[in-house]
Amino acid sequence: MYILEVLPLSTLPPQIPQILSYYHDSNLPKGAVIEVSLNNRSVQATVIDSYNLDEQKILVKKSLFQLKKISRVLSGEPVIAEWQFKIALWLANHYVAPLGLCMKAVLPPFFLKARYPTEPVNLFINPQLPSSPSWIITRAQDSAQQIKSILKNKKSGLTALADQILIIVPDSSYIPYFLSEFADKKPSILTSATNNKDYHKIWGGIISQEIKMVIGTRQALFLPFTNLKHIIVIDPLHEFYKSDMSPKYWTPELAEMIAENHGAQFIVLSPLLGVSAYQKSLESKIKINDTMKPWPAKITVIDLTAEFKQGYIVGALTPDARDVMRKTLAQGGKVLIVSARRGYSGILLCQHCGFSFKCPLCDLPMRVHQELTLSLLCHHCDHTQPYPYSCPNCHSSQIKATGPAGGQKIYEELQKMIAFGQLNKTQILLLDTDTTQNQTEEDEIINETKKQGPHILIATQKIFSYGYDLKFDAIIIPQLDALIVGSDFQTTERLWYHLEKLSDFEPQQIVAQTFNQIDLLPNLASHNHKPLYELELSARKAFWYPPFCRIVKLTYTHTDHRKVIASARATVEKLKMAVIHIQARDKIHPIKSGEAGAKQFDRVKITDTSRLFLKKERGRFTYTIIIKIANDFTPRDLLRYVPTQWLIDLDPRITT
DNA sequence: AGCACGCCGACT
DNA sequence: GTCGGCGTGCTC
Repeated sequence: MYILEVLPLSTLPPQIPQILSYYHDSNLPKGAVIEVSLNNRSVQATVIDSYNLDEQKILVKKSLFQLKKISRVLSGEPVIAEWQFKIALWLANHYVAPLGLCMKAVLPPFFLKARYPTEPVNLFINPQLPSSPSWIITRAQDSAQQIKSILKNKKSGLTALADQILIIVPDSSYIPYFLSEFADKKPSILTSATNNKDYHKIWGGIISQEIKMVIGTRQALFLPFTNLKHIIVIDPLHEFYKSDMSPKYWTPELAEMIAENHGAQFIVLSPLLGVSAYQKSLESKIKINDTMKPWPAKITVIDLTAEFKQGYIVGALTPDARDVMRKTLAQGGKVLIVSARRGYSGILLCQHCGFSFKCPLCDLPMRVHQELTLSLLCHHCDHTQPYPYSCPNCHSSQIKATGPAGGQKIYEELQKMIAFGQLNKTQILLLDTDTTQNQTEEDEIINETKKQGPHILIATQKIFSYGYDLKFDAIIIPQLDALIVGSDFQTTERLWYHLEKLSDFEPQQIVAQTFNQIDLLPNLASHNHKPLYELELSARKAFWYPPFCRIVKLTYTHTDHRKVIASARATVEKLKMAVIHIQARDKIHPIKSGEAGAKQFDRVKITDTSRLFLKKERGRFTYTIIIKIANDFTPRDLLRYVPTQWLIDLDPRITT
């Protein structure tokens, strides 16, 4: 009789032990796959370790559980390799996610499918120390050129022929550009859309080293490269790099870890260095090659506050913006107008009593949309209701839409300008999720835009995916401040990032209308980021934000708001007690902060319970607890005290 | 996460 | 009398 230490390939709450023991009459190697009964359900599991029962009698006697026998053996030979275990373990620890789920994320989708036999691949993990990560700051359209020059420089004699290269992109819209630029390398493409048959073929080609280059989205990181020399991550600040499923990993971070495993060089191509990377460069942890030149564009920043005071505002566009638009069109140019949000305009207010129309399910302001008739739409849950003719609170008929204009509103404003002879008749295109329900419609608009001007495209942030092959002569941003959603410590950085991406369109002119970012653009345009980074870093240090700590977001959702509040209170109290215990047990002391004032503070900061963190969405209530954890504190130590119904998200994208 | 057990309301 | 609602709790 043997005892097998087994990892079920299913979701177990990350708070409980992930490795369980079962009986079996023979020994099985690590990486073998079996089926076990877990809490009355049948799940696949992989063997981690095994003991001969006769030699380990004492151990079993101490066990608190009645061990079960395994149900059956699916593969007696190891089919999961050491490197796969290593990555799964890293994911589970780093993001406090279920280990079994991490294992599944690492395994290919055809794993254990009879049609696609998986041979055990034990990779030779390159022990050589990779050189430190290098960041290349570059425009999107120069990316391929930058990569080519790296590959040329690194070619080292005979071995170079067998070298494998992996290029990771945020989503498939980036692929055509790289595919055509590297056609000579015959790259394989791997995305979430790749079917099992093609996936299996690529898997085999990677092992046999027939495939030299892979261009893919994040799952391509789990391919069994046998001679990987470069991992190149494109546009590392892109939000799509945050995995939406558990384990909620940050792709560039995982890519760096995998590059280290392979002894491959880790290279990042980005239009912006970003605050965290800037901090790393100060610590000499990364190398930077900044190829950016100052923006060639003429930049006009319009202070909306002043314009409003002078009463110049008629619609979304100021007279200066209209001028630039007219002149560009007259010269046959293309104009891009970046609208902050889809739909007609902002929120709906009663002019008489101030009542605002909110979504009954989410408690967020409804947005005005125009289809055949005016209607109200919740941008959070898509709940719609007819446009009201009177205020439900005071029955006044004086209701008015306010807030930043959406794409539809701007479209109407331009039509009016044409009608009044203020603008020559021009083609006006509108790109947002309301007008383009599917990819084909979106492609049609993009293809129209690729043609020669003059025309105007009104687009939401969606347009950023097309930085590789679209050009505009002028860009108008009706409200810069509204370009970023949510607000957290990364807001400022995201704004810089979006502006850098706008300059990928190589405009000769940029007009930005703003309420409170008046000084920002000239600094960005001259490409003088250093003072911006220094300022941002000192703010993050003072208020203890990443990269000086890690952030954990805990959420709990329920239909009963009293329940949510009660659970939140209990959880916060429990966690605060746990912090005290852990610090006492490990004899670690609260941080003596040189920067954040004279007083000491704990290695962990937990938000106090407050109604502010209770949100209504889709008719359910969600409570959010934000925890800040010192970089040298193990998150799992604390997060095991989180009740299992709560969701754990490490390094969340938006914290409020 | 699943999937049990368990204790209260409306039904053949 | 049961069928079934989802609240609570556990997983070798």
